[in-house]
Amino acid sequence: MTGTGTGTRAARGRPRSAAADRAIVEAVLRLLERGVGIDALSMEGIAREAGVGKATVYRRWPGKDALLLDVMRTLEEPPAEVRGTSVRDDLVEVLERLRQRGLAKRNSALLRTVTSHFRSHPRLWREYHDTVIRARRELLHSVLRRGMASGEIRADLDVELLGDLFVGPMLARAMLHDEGELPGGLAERIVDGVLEGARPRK
Amino acid sequence: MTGTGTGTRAARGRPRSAAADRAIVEAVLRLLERGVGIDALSMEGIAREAGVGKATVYRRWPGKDALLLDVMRTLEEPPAEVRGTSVRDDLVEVLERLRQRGLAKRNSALLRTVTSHFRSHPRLWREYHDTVIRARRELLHSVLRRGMASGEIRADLDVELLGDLFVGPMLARAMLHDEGELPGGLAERIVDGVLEGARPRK
Amino acid sequence: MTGTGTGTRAARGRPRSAAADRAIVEAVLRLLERGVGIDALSMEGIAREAGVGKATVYRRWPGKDALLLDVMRTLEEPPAEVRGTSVRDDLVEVLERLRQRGLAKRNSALLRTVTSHFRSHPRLWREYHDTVIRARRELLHSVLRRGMASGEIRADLDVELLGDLFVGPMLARAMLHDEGELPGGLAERIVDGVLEGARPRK
Amino acid sequence: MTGTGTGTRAARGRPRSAAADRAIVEAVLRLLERGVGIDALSMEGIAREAGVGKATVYRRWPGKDALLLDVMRTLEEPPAEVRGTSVRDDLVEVLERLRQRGLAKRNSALLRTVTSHFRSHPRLWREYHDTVIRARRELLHSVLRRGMASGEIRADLDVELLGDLFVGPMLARAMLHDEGELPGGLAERIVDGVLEGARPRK
DNA sequence: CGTTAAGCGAGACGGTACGTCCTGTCTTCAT
DNA sequence: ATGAAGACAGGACGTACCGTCTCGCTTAACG
Repeated sequence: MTGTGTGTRAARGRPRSAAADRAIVEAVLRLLERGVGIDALSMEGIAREAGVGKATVYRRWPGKDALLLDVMRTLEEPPAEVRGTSVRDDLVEVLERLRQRGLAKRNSALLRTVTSHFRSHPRLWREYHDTVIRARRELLHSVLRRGMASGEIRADLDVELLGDLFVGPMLARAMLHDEGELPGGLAERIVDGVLEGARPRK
Repeated sequence: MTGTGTGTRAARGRPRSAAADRAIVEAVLRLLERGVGIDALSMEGIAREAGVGKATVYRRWPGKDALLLDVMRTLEEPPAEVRGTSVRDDLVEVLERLRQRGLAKRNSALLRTVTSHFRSHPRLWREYHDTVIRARRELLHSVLRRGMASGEIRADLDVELLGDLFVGPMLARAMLHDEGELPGGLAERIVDGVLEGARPRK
Repeated sequence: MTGTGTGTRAARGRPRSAAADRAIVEAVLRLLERGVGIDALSMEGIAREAGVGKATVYRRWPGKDALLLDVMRTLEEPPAEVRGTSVRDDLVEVLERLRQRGLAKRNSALLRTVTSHFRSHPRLWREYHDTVIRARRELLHSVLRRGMASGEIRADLDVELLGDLFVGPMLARAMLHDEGELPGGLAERIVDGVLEGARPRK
Repeated sequence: MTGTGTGTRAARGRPRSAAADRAIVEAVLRLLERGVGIDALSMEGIAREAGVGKATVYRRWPGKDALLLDVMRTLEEPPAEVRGTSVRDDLVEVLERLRQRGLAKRNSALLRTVTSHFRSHPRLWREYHDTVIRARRELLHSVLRRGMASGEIRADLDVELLGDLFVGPMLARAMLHDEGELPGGLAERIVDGVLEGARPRK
């Protein structure tokens, strides 16, 4: 995952410095938080900020994008299992985590900025999608399938479609609108809205 | 809209060449379609491709981002009014347009790429949001309000939230997943899904 | 001769700055005089000292050696004709100039340093030899030929060999020994020594 | 002389490998013969070529120049005594050795290249001068002094000057001109030329 | 005969320079 | 004043060496 690698290397020569590893990742986060902007973020500047030679960075990552990818992955914790009292509560939990993620101190603008950067670079995106997004998707789908089995969720709709019905609105808030658009209670409102439907019942 | 400006300038000396305007915008599109990538796209390269001096580009736009913004706006047509036989059909129409936009020849990857680039640059994003996205949003909201008045749409939900319930799923498809994820009939499926709700009726 | 070139260029675009030309050459001399040493002399450092972008240097010279070559040529004046009262005096004059050159303020160590650097780079040497050294050699040979015609110089020896008999000793002083080995009157002593021969006459 | 040192070291721990010594010196010669050029000759490259760690080189020599100095000294044999039938023959012998040295297989360009490199580095030069050149100079002077005593050489000239009269022309050939300028018989022609003088006798 | 200190190849470390490319400004001549 | 051309100072790119350092061995002399 991180640049130094944890495999069973032959371990000849001086081993890579874990301190340098940390210094570099921290430098990137510090610069991003300082509002440096994704493309004013230079390898040169990162090395300088980390107090590290350029070669030390390039020895670990082939370029800025690979480094950013790794930095982002350190910010994403793997999604823990959810198993509440009802499928409705589980759905709220899943969406609430998404909301928290979009608000967290370090993340807010930073996460949005970098994620968007990935989205505009197909190779980067695939990498990010396959490691981070897919896992969250699977979790949601498992919750939905449970609901379909228990009768809490309509069984006549595609799971994929259902998943997007729940995730999409939260994404729209985070992507299309601006900061401060993710108020508390949003997760409940979305889940209940989608569950009940937009057409009046009876 | 374009760099040349349409105000009441004094117009002394040689007037700006409209041909240069077009050459530059076309050069940008040509390069993007050629898959050049948003940051390999240099002002230097654009001028070269357009057969134009660098100063000629800078005279019209202050930088790459402003130029890109203008280029994108030429690709977006303003949303025409919708007024079908039912609110449900209008909603389908609105979402179908979004889908088409994500598929159109020139646009597909290009539009997604550039849009994502904007999203990771707050100032750019505000600009783009205020001119392009807000208009589409207003259109959707007007349809929803009509539905709430006629009783086709629940009146006890926030219009903003309702809007995101419909737009979000299409966005999720376009943003989170990959090409070829926007099949025909998707608009209907989303609209009907959201209208009916994910919980079984009765 | 200098980097900017004086040919009949098409003269399109902004012309090269003569000030930059001068700034660069002066910077090199300043650094060398400061005792920077031929290989601590970096293009980066030259540009910095000259207050000039690196590209501005590379636009004029392809590398450090070509630049040094040009700098040295600005220090060498073309050898003026000599025509004294006797061939003996002309020979003294030619050697005296060599001695002066090895002493001149800016030159002393500098000239020796750079010349030796050239000598250890075959391509550089050929260039330097063909432009600077050959001219001096021709001058000496013409003096000698005049002497052979007038009977002041033996006609049974090769002109090339004769030339080296006179130049060699001065070179040996300058090359093999150290500073302060080029005292006044040295030219006369060498010329007279070679003219009379090392074997006692009679 | 060589890097390993012969002093009375405490000699604790593993002694330095003589094989490494040789490997390094040979690597330098191999690279130079391969035409690598004095400044493309990197410590990194030398260690690589010698199949040796960089530290092993630095343990023996403080830098490239000290290493080169040692390498050159291994190529120079100390000048043997000369004692021919006449001083004239001894002078020819001394100069002939110089000529041979400038021609020898390994040496030719290599020796010229490295020597010139030394000349452009004052500290290096003093070192080289004091160990290699001074010895040759002393030999020549002793021959000349013998000649002055026997009447074969004028006694009214400075020995230093006389020495340069003989050595200089050979040096001029080797330094100023190019390869192939040191033909057989050159030593005799120089010695006889200087002995007889450039002015016609009688 | 086991300890032990220095040597060894390998290669990471913080730096500096390389030569190229792009940025945004400027200066030239021609329209 | 605008146009194409291109020079300008500045700065990042990714690579290569510098001279130092840390690894896990190996190797011989000493105790």
